[in-house]
Amino acid sequence: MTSERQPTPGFAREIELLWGLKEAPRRGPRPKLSREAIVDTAIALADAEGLEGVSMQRVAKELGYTTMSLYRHVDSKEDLLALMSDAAVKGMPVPEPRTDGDWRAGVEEWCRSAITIYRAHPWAVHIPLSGPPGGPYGLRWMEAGLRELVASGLRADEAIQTLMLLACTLRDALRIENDMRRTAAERGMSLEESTRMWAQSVRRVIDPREFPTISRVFEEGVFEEEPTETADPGPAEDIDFPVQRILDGIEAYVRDRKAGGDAP
Amino acid sequence: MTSERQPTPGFAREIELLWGLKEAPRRGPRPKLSREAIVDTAIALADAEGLEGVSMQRVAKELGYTTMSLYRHVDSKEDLLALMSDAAVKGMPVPEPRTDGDWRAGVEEWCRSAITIYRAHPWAVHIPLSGPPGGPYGLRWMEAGLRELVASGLRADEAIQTLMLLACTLRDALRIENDMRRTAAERGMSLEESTRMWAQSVRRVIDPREFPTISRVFEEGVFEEEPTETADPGPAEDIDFPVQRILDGIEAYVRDRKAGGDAP
DNA sequence: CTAGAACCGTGTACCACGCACACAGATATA
DNA sequence: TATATCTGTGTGCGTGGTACACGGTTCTAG
Repeated sequence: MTSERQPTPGFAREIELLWGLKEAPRRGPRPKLSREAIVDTAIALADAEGLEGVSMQRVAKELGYTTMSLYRHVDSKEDLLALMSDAAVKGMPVPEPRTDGDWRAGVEEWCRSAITIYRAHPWAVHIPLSGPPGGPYGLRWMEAGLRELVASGLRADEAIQTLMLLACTLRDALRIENDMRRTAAERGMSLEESTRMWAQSVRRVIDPREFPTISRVFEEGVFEEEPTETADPGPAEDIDFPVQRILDGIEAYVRDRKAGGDAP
Repeated sequence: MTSERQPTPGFAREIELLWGLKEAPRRGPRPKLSREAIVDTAIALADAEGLEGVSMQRVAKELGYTTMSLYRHVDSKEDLLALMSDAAVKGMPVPEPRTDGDWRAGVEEWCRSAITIYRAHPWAVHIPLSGPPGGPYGLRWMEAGLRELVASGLRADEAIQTLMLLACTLRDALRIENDMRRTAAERGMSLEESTRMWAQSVRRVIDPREFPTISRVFEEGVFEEEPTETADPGPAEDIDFPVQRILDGIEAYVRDRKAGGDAP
């Protein structure tokens, strides 16, 4: 068997990528560049200028290397983004296992942690999830959340689905908030101003007979609220409601199942 | 007041875009191309080849025009995508208002409708939502869902948040399913095969001491299931669980509020 | 009726990006 | 020491979005 570099028969090469599972080269010059350095500067760039600031040329320039040198350590830009995604949750403060049995508080704490790192790396929510995490840091993150959810009484597969639901919800909410804030800033207004303008435009354009419910909602003055919040970024205004409803749902679900029998 | 074409002072130019609010030109040759034709062929292209098949050059070629001619009718590709997003939900079969008071059934029907059009236009879930819909079709869609949610007893703003939560959840689930199915197909396997391979790779790589919960989950043989479903695409396998939990949560929430007082 | 304003679609070009490929120098194995 | 193997470089291709100036067309004002 001559060691031919097979491109990983398909067996989840993603895992191989994220865990850095390559046999180290035996010959040739010692590499000055490293995959880690590339990912780090890419992340620094994204933190500073957003995802659209991350191009292969830009990352290379930042490092003082040629564009093509990156491809020695990373197969494609897609791979780089995957590595960035995993590394983004590296600094996540993983909650300790709880001693009281309060799984709900545990999940809430997990959500707050997630929000914290996503606020530290806003670009991360713009890289769409494509399944459960596979990298070392992503799995650590998953482990922490899964622990609490399993404690709630969910079955394993249900816990995973719920975790994905929570993760997607957090990410969507943060992404939308980011987007809206950014486009508002482009027009030189605050988020609240922009929202109010948007609401007025919609209101002018819709026919109350065709859109009775929406009209009524506008009548009630949603979107007109003053920023009653104390802090600017707040802990998690619009994120709290959906998360709480999901947790309500889980709570009701496990309670009902415990009460009733477990028929097929 | 000379009619200077102001670029819409910022007042939600998105609405103006989506509703086609431009005063018709009074001079010049009759346009042969139309915004509608552009959007239609772009959608046809996306249906056939996915979003990455949609480039300005490609759309123009399909129509038999020059690339730049499109920019007479559409300000940018971003705008084209926004128009496509709105038009995608055009064919949505909007459920009739219910006569029984079963709001939960109403919301479920709304979700099924959404899934139907998203399956008809898989690319649509890859254009990220950036807030509540603003176009005529999107608002029609919103109206239908909002009607049922308001009937449940939610406040107006809560209903909107819930609707966004549901929409995001449906879209995320469908997008992830699409993505996973596509990457599996690229490696020449079915979705189930690919998932199993992935699970095996992860399992090989993680330390049970560091990832006790995940290890246990793998031990239980999640990801190993045979496709016990009857139909191939099924109505909504992985989508049903999260949606039901959310609805459980709403139900519990409105019930609890009705029971307790409404203290601040 | 005619001049010019307003508008349509075209042609040309620019720039950014991802990446293929061949190469020169470095290095460890045989 | 010869040689296979590896590292970073340079060059260049193809594709994508879009700015800009232009010739031709149509409506309106004088």
